[in-house]
Amino acid sequence: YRVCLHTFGALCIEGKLGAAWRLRENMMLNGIVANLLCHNHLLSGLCRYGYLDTALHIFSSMVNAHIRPNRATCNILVHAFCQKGFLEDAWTLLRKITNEDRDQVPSNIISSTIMMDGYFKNGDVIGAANLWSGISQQNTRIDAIAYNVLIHGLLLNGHPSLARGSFCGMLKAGILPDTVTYNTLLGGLCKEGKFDEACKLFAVMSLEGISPDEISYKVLIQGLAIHRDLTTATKIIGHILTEPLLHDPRIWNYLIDCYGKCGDVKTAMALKDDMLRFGVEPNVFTYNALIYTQVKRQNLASACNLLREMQINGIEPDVVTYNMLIGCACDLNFIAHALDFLNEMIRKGCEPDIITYTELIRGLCLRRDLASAQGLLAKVLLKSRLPI
RNA sequence: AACCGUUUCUUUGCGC
Repeated sequence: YRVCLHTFGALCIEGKLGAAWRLRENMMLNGIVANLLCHNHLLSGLCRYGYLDTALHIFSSMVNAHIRPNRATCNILVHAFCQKGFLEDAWTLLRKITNEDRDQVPSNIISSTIMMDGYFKNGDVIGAANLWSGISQQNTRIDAIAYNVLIHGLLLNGHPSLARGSFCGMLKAGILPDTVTYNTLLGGLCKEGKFDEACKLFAVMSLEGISPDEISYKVLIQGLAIHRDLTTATKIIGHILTEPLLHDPRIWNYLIDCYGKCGDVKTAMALKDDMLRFGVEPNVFTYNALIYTQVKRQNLASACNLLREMQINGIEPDVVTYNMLIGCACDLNFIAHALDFLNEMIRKGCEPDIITYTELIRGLCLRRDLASAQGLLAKVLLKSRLPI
């Protein structure tokens, strides 16, 4: 029995919902009653992967099975509603389960935090602020997460000074900021381009005994990249040799893309070799970012060289790769080449998408072959069954 | 008691 429940929970957390579902049916057949904890695991798994409707269905079946939802059940569903932007539904559900009055601030800090986050992410700062003042007037203890949500929400909606004020409020209230708090503030500073202050905050973190995690570095690197200070961003990479982040190709890909878009193709290419040196394998994203630098210069030949190189290294081009190549061929008025690429991708089982066809139609229009362009458009519309 | 809330995430056309 215990094993069953435990396994069930684990499957839900891992997102193996199909397996969890079968186990559930098996359990029911064998008369093993899934308890509340089980249901909560299932609901949170379903919600995490976007199956809110199914979750609601299960939820109503719980009532029939005389399993009383608890606060966690409620919060899981409220959270899912908020994520979809259905704040009203979230409130309704919350009040239904908890029997709390309308216009009353939830008595539970997690529920309140979820709702406040929902307001902020929907851009409703007033709604969030009202809720916050309600929370502050309660006797419930406000925890670090609630403050983190507040700070992040204010930053997200363009109120950095209010966010800083809330951080001070947090300190005054004796709540210790954690890594998430600092990362949130770092992100805000980076967005504003205040890198000196960001560095100071880094120092404060270490003074307080809170060590930066990989998100801290990612925030900093991406912030620098957005503000075109790629040199510093690349230097930071050198400082995090021991971090797991270094082995994440995405951060490398991101930098390669940034360098490429800044026009520094050389460094972009060199970074690909650097990542290899650090034992990080370039992937299709890496090559696509590099190919982009070439197609932007209408250098189809070297784009094709990169294509060959990636294939030699066992990386198969994807729809993005082909779209770029097709676009480049079209720019150069090499419509035959473009169609070759189209055939090649189809042959390889790579499904063309709306961008593929847009590029081709653009290419045909460029050479004033409007008849073919219209013909292709008609084909696409037919294929996608879109109304004309 | 356990289960629930917060920070960052890579590549292509056009439009906004």
